[in-house]
Amino acid sequence: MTASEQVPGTRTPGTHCDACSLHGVCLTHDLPEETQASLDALLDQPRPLKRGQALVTQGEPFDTLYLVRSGSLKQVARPLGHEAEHVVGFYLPGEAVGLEAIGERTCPASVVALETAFVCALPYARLRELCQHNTTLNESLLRHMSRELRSEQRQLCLLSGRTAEQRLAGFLLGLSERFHQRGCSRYRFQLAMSRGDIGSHLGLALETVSRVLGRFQRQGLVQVANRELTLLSLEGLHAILEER
Amino acid sequence: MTASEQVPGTRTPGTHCDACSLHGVCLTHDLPEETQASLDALLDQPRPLKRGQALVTQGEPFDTLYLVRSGSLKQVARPLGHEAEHVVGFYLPGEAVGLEAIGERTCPASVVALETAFVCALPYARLRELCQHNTTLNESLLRHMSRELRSEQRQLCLLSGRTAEQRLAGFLLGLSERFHQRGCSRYRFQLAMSRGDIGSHLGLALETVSRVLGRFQRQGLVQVANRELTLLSLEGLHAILEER
DNA sequence: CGGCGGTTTGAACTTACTCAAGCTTAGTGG
DNA sequence: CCACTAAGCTTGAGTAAGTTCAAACCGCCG
Repeated sequence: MTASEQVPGTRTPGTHCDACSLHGVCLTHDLPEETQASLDALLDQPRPLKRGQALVTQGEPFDTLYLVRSGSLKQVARPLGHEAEHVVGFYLPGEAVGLEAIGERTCPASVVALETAFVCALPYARLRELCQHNTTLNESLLRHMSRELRSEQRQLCLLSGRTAEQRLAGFLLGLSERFHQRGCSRYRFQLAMSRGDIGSHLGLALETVSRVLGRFQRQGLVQVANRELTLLSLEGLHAILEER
Repeated sequence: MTASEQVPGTRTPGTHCDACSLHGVCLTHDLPEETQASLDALLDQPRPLKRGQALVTQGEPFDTLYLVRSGSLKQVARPLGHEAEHVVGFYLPGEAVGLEAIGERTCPASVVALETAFVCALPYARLRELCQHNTTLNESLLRHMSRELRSEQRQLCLLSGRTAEQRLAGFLLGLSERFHQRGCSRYRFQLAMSRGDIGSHLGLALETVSRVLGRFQRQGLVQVANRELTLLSLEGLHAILEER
């Protein structure tokens, strides 16, 4: 089962936001009907991406935000003068791609599909126009960005001075929570990203990710079969996260 | 010399934004005159903080943003069930405190003065009202948040899979750049924060911070005397940052 | 069936941590 | 003004956690 199957309802041409299964988590959440309609008009038919295909490329000028409709993506940065890539984060359905590019009008990192995915394009200039006449949408955008900021800060805490076990526990619990918000199971989901991606994101070697996952499994905390993950004890994982 | 002396011009009662030396870097940058005036009216006399005093406390409800007028502060989070604190980041003059609290309407971390500091309070509800009639201010706020997001991501890259030397080099170069933008020297400035604060922020033990600073000094990259830092070779530090 | 990407596992090594002691600085009170 | 104290910083020695390198394994796709 892929993530795109878990979050059913690929947006078919002409379908509107309010028919979208992501309604609750998307930027389009909770807007007055009128705004909804204007936003709908903005969104073209969702754009399909194949596994490994880039949605945005590091360094290119920014002009449009994307809302993930189905599938998942990773944000990958190549710090100046470095050949090694760093996975900044992952995008799940309902999440907005490109918020960090608004300020400088250029994309600081590439965004690549981890599997077949669909995204709705949201031209930024037009979004801004809409925001001008629309307090609710504007507020929604601001809050979205603020929450994003907050979750980056959480990620910083997770990376700083935590053991490999704590990082991985935190990562899995975070994913679990995000899937849950999207109406998927909190306990069982697919890891669309490789061990290497996870390692890069958590500042760990891919071997360490593999070893810790194995340890968690031996301790009865999780069940891993290839990319399918089952969380057997959320409490156990929380305990690890909060250790010391 | 303290940072507050380096950025002169504490806002005296009745003074306006356009007379503030931080004009170029502040949220108030580049606004039409009319907006400037409305914003001015919003900002009370700056609030003074003593070293160690909390501006906001983790968990308290959010209702106002703050603009740092002089001095510096640190953002400190205590992750759930952890006694150890984590320094999320530092605020310099011209920077906005509280952006990450807008979304959830509650403050995820405390903000504490590192030295005597002055901040301008900006009630969020009134700022929002202003934004409604004011495209430029609104846009400015969005871009501010976006840049913040971007710099958090940079910080993530710095923490992930980098050596102690690279983290510290990156941190010092980042500070240098920020001071420079504020019209201070790019090469010499005060570290208002302790080694422990730096360590916590970079995910290093304070002893490691001390050792690496010593190593940098022996290599002729920096000159450290207590909290006064002189960068002798920006190129050298960049080289370390980009190693491997 | 063969190959390839991704994953697991093992062994040696390196980095940064912990613990501990001594030192410097700034701040306080006599 | 100096002495005393507490906080912060430096330095050293031993240790632990995670990395690197290497080899074997698995599952998927042509």
